[in-house]
Amino acid sequence: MARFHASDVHLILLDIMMPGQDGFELCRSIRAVSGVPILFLSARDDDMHKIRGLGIGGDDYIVKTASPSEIVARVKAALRRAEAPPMHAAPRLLDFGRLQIEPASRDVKVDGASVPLTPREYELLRLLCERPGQVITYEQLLRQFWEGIGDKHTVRVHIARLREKIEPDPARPGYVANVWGVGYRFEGKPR
Amino acid sequence: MARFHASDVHLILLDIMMPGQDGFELCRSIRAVSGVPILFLSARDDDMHKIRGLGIGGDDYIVKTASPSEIVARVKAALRRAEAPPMHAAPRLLDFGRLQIEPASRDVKVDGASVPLTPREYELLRLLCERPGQVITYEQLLRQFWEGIGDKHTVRVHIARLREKIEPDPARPGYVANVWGVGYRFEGKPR
DNA sequence: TCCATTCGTCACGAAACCGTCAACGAACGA
DNA sequence: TCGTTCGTTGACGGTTTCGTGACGAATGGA
Repeated sequence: MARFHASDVHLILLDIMMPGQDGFELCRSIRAVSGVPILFLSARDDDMHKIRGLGIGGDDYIVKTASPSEIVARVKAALRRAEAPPMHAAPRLLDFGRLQIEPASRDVKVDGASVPLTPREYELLRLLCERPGQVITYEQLLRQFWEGIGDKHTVRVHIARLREKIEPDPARPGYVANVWGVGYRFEGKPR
Repeated sequence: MARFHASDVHLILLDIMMPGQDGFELCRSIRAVSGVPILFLSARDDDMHKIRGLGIGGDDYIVKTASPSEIVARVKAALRRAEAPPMHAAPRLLDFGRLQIEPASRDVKVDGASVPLTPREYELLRLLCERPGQVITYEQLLRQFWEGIGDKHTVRVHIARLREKIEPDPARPGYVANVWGVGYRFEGKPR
């Protein structure tokens, strides 16, 4: 718990059997204050354990016989889900006034006129505008679209091109704002 | 896909081997338009399958040997996660009256007005105000932000710049107090 | 009271970061 | 096969931020 509070934890891979406190208790303590993804990792392939672990707020239960690459895949899936917008984000229309996005048809309109976006541009916009006001770090963007390996610079170029298409005045961005040294933030109130 | 679009689906339990289209393809099609939780359910306990399924956007991969109650537990966990607010480990708002900090948007407000901080300034403030009343030594600060190598003087300058921005009267600091010869302490009661 | 140390402020050069343009290769459809 | 579109990387200029030195004010002890 001390280490959890001390640093910025993105995900917890938690053994159940530990000297002193057991994993279930720790999970409960953390769940009381945080929604951070918790994945149980245990030697026991035991139904009761699995149900208990998943029941008290765990996101997954991995038995130690699993291959390392399966563990990695499950960790990635948990991170993706935790970073993704909540599921109710399948709204018919994301409306920001002059800018409108129809997720179903992947159609983006500026002042009513449809604007063609490339796949990357669309995904970028979608991720940003689904969480208005929230900072999305380069790290998150790279994890989401470039499997963690990639360059900030690549992100910048795509942002530039996206702005070129959706911003009334690309030189003075009104929607996609940069956060110095960290990432980007979508500014705009949904209606 | 027709049935998916026709009704309001909360979660998908997807077999991989199906006549006609395979589960992976269907998963990809759905992921293109929706973030709905998808759990693979397959007879094959196959690493490649698992990694592929989780890689293309699946939330879990359950082998059919799993007990019914484990399946139920995993479905519940997926629903819980999908319906949870997008919140993360960080608290929603650090409120100290006139001074407010929103970790999600990295936004700092003084008397309601947003104040732009540089990365260093923000991280400094964040670290300090997460432990109100507690003294943070120069050593701790240097370890955290300057990898141990650095000068106390550097810290001082950053503190000064931070005060300039967030203190109503920078000459008489009300939030960031100096502890002679040791470090700094954030004074302010969280609400 | 006096002194040594620490602290706060200012100014300045170096470094990091951002946005833009251009070029290259891969993927795609005709 | 060919032409086009898309994604990535490199280079460059402008801007912001960072760390250091200098100096006076403040602090605590003798």
